[in-house]
Amino acid sequence: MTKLSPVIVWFRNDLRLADNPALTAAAESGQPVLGLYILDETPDIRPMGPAALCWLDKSLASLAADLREMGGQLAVRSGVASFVIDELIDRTGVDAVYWNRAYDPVSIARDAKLKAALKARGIGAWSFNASLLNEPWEVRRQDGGDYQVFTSYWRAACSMNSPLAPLPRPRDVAWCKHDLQNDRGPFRALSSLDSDAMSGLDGWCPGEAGARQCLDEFLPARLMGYSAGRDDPGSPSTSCLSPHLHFGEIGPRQIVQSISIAVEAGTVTEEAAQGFVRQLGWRDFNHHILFHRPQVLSRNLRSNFDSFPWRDDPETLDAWKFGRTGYPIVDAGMRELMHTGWMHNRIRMIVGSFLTKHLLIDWRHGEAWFWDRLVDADQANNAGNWQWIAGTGADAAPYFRIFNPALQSARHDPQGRYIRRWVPELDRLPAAALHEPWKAPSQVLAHAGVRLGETYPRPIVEHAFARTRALDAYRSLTSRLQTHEP
DNA sequence: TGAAATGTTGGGGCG
DNA sequence: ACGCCCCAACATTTC
Repeated sequence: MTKLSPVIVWFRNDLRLADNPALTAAAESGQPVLGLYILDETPDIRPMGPAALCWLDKSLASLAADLREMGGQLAVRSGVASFVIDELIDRTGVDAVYWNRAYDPVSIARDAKLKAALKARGIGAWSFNASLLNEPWEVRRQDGGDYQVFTSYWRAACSMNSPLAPLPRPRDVAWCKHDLQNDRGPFRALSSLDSDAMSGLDGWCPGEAGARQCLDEFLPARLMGYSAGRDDPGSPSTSCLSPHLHFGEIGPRQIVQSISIAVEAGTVTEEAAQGFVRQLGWRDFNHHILFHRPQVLSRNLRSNFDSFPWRDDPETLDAWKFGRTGYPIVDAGMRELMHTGWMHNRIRMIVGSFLTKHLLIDWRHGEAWFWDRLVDADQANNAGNWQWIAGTGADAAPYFRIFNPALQSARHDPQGRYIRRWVPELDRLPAAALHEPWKAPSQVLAHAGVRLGETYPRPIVEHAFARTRALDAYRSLTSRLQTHEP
């Protein structure tokens, strides 16, 4: 009897065993399964930031432990993905590779090339959808075009057949035994990072079990309060699933199923369920955009913004990055990002609006900083959301929607719970003075131990001035365009 | 998934 | 009683 050749399950951003179509298909082949993760050094792959790398390290440890428990192993390698896979094939006699799809252009090109090369050698190459409710090419307009407006996209997606039920964790996998040394080179650099950047992960639990726990803690009570509370950054009102979703420790189909079960049990209303699933819809929509318009990563989707007069101002950019703008709500958000690798979504909108409109700094600088610092950094969501807030996206907020940071602050953080947490030097200010400390009477500031310009910065730019400047810039842009019209 | 400016309305104070 | 003004409250428009 001939020995069965092993197959590779190439884990990417699908670091889970349940609802993992590639793993299930590999298991059903009956061949010995070799789990593999590659820290990919393919040219043009965008390197992960330290927080995301740290998360990945922990998530891989969790996945490896889960695999060991089932009798399997996870090989972690670094290098150019196709070289790593070729070498494993040569060494172990693998005759098929299974993976779940990615949707960014560099990954698509890498995977397409690899698939063609494998097939040319008579080696199986099979890819699946693990991370989206619908594939980007499945949601099409009547005329075959791709949607650019979320509401019509989501209406179409909802009218389609509901996504397949999530797959169970496969049983009876024939695991491949090997003695492959793990190559964790890129992770070694993590130990040299300052501990402050990494301590932010304290409250998180990377890995499939942590993701499930995160969802279980959200359902049903917090989901019921989600639509009312999701804009309150001072309370744990959001799901905090974003990094788990990014790394695929849980899939959107699993989340939808859990919510449906809660609806049937009567612990969650239909309305609340739809509101949350709609947010998953935005995630799908961003991937849809990325697939059909990969230029979203680096270019304005509205090309008339290509001549927008962005300001080149490194010092101001730094003040934004490190939370020294003098606007407490903005600084609180940027410091939360620095310290935890995460930021509340409402605050992401506020700081994004502030960077692009008050400071007139190109959204790509904000996108790059978020990519570097966010633990949930995701190409599709990051670029899509930055283009949305900058007004340069296809279905973006109109440019003239300029957030007033003080109003947003007073509306969404009225007691200043969020600000006090992240801008402790303002902690002793009364709520009334917290949103615009520069307007507070001097004795109020003195009593709270605040000396503007010393213990806390004065506003880096004045709101009314900045608003007018941004609108002028926008007007100059549109009028310039008009001159090109017939 | 705005904010500010501008317009409208209607109640109440007052001559 | 009446007209006038003020202005809050709300609605609409504009950026």
